[in-house]
Amino acid sequence: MHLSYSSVFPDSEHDHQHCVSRALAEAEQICHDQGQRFTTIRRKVLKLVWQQHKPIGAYQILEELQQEGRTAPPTVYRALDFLLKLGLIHRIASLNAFVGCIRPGAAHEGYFFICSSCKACAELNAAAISREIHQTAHNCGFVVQNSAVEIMGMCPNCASTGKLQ
Amino acid sequence: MHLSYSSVFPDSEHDHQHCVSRALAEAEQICHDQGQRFTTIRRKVLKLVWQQHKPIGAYQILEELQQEGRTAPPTVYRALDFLLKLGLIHRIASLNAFVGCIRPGAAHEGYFFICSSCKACAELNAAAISREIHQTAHNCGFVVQNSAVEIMGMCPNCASTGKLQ
DNA sequence: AATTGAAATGTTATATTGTAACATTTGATA
DNA sequence: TATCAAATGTTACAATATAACATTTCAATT
Repeated sequence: MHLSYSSVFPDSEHDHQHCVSRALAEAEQICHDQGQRFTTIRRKVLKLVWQQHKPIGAYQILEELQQEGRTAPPTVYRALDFLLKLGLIHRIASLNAFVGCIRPGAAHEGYFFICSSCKACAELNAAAISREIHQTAHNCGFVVQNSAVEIMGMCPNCASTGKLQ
Repeated sequence: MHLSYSSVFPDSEHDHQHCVSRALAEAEQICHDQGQRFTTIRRKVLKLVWQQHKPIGAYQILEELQQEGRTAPPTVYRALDFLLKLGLIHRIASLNAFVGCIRPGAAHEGYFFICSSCKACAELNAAAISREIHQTAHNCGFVVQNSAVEIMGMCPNCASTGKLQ
């Protein structure tokens, strides 16, 4: 028995605007609870990160922001650092990119399945993987602090539409 | 019942020269078997990667090579790409760094435990982790192509000597 | 409303990591 | 020893990220 994973890779027809507005509302709440300011820039950056279920690079975000006025890299990285610190986004090291966290606020280690074809990125909180990692670590006398688990492969959407690679 | 992990983090007293010479000998053999040239530069770079059980950055390697004459980044990256292609080293995405592969030649996914204190990096071929990742992927309709599993934490050596962080 | 001070953002410059493109050298094979 | 593909040299630059200091904003207090 395990959680249903049917929706980890949302289909292209889902109401993504709903994902975005939920993420922004949750962020608002979390910032409020923690006495942090959810400024315009932070909101814009979070919204851009959530534009798709795909990791986005810092300089892509920068480009978008520059559509509406001069912006420099530190502005973007500061907002990203803030959002990372509050657990509102994750960084995907193997892609130098960022993706919205689907369970902000909840303490968790994010495990990521990333489609090498469409770049869709699914975060899951797989207890079974977590258990094995911690168990293996324990056997080695190693104490886990945090994990980067980034699995590349083919997502169900791309697999079913017969895409290669 | 599981494999013994007693030596995944070799202690600081182990005969590291033995690790290095074994790695070089294995590389020699693998290159020969595959009709690839184990050139001077490739050997030097592999040796530098193996100098410690810690990931090393490309520009650190570059610096070492520059001790004995002018060298430019592409030279280093080409050697690293070659060594990666032959499975003689792994890249640690979360550190932008490279580490020697402990089982070159054998098809495997490398899972890494990295000490946040001493930076020691242990590669292990943990069947249990692999199984859970593939099982979870299967439940999601996801087909695994390759994995980056990089776990940060405290290694047994640092834990026992009471180091913090 | 004015003051104030810490947090946030602006700005400039630069560090770090990685690659494109073309020239030259090397080395195994004919 | 001639040849050609593979390897390396060389120059320039792209992509990602941060340091350091100036300015602005905003919420709490006077």
